[in-house]
Amino acid sequence: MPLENFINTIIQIPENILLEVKEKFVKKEFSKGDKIVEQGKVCKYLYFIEKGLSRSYYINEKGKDITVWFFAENDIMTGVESFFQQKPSMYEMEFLEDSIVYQISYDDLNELFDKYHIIERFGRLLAIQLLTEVADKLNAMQFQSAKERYLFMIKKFPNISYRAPLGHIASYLGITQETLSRIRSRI
Amino acid sequence: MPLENFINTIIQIPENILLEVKEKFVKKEFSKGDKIVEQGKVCKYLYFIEKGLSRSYYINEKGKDITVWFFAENDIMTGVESFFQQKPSMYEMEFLEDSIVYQISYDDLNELFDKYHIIERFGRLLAIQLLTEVADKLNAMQFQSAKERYLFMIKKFPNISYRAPLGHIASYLGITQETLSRIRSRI
DNA sequence: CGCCGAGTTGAACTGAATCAAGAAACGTGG
DNA sequence: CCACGTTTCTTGATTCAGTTCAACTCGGCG
Repeated sequence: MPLENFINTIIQIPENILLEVKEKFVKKEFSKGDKIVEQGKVCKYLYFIEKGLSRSYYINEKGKDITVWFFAENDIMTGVESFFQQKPSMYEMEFLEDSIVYQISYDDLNELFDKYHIIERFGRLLAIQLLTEVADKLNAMQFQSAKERYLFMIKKFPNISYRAPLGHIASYLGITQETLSRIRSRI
Repeated sequence: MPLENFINTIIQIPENILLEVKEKFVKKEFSKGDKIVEQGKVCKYLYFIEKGLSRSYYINEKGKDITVWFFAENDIMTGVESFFQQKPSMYEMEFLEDSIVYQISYDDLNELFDKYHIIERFGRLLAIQLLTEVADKLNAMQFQSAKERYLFMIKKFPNISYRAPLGHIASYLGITQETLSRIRSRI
C-alpha cells in the first residue's frame, strides 16, 4: 500500500501503530478541477496522493495565476502554514487530474502526534525532508537559467509536461509561458 | 535568557525538562572569520545565536562565493541536511562577527528527542517554522525584482547592511554586487 | 462550421549581468 | 601615526536572457 511504503521510507513504525495511522487516513477521490483549499480559509486536511496530480497557487496583485508547487503520486500535500498553524491560507489548491488521495484531519493528526512519540518524530523528519526540497528549489531559482530550471523540474516531476498546462508549469518556474514555449522548442 | 525565550516562543516546556535542555547546550564564543562547518564534512552541532552574525555559503562552479543564508541573534543555525542526516555538507559556515552561541551535538540532541516527546515536538514545530521562512524567500526570489527583494531582506535582517559586506548580501539576494550597489544608491 | 482555450512565433524593450576602471576604507607593520 | 597593499564599494559602457505585446496556428467541441 503506497501510504505505508511512503511512511516506511521515512521511519519504521510498529505494526499496531501503523494500523491506527492508516485508520485515520480516509481514502477519497477527487475529480479534475476540484478545489480543496481556498484563499483566506483554513486548510483542514493533510493529504497523501496515491494517484493523480494537484497544485497550489495564488492570484498575484496583477491578477496573474502563479503556481507555487505541484503534488503528484507519493507526495504529501497541504498548505503547510495554514494547516499546521490553523490560520487562513494564502494559497488555493486544486486537482489537475482525477485523483485518489488519503486525507487526515488536523485534529486526528494531532491526536496521533500526542499519543505516539514516534509519529511526532515522523512529523519532524517529514518537515525536514520538505524543508530540503524547498531549499533545493530556492537554490535552483536563484542561480540557474530558465532552461536549467526546466530540466531540474523534469527530474522531480518527470512527466509533468504531459499532465499540466504550459502556463502552470511556466509560473512554477518563475518564467512566462512564451519563454517556456521557446525553451521547449529548442530541446 | 535568550535561548529559553526562544524556545518559549515555539512551545511551552516544563521547568525540569527545560533545565536539562539548557544543560546540553554549551556556551561558546567565536571570533569573526571562524569557520564552523566545512564543505564535505559533517555538521556536528546545532547552534543558537545569542549575539553575533554568521552565514552559510558555498563556492559555485565558476568559483563565485554564494551566500545561502544569514543567521543573527535568536536564530537557530545549522546545515540542516548535513546535521540531521549526518552526511557531508554542501555548504561552509563562518562567523561574520565575534559571536556568542550555544551549541548542542547531534548525539545530545537526539538523546533529548528520544527521552522527551515534547522536545521531539519542539523539533517538529521548529522545522515547520524554518520551512515557512525558506518558502517565503523562495516566493520573493521568484516573483520580486531585485529592489523588492532587497527591501524584503531588510525586514528580516534590519541592520544587515551595516554588518555584512555588500558582496555577501548581493549573492544572498541572487544579484551581482554592482546591481546591489546601484539599488542602494537610489534609496 | 465557427468559436475558444492552449500553445507558438516574432519584434521591440528592459532589468540585470558582465567587463573594466577607479575611489574609499581598512588593517598591518614599520 | 603614517604608508602601503588589500579588500570593499561605486560608476560607466555594453551585452544578453527573458518580458511584453501582439498576431497567428491548431485541435476540440458545441
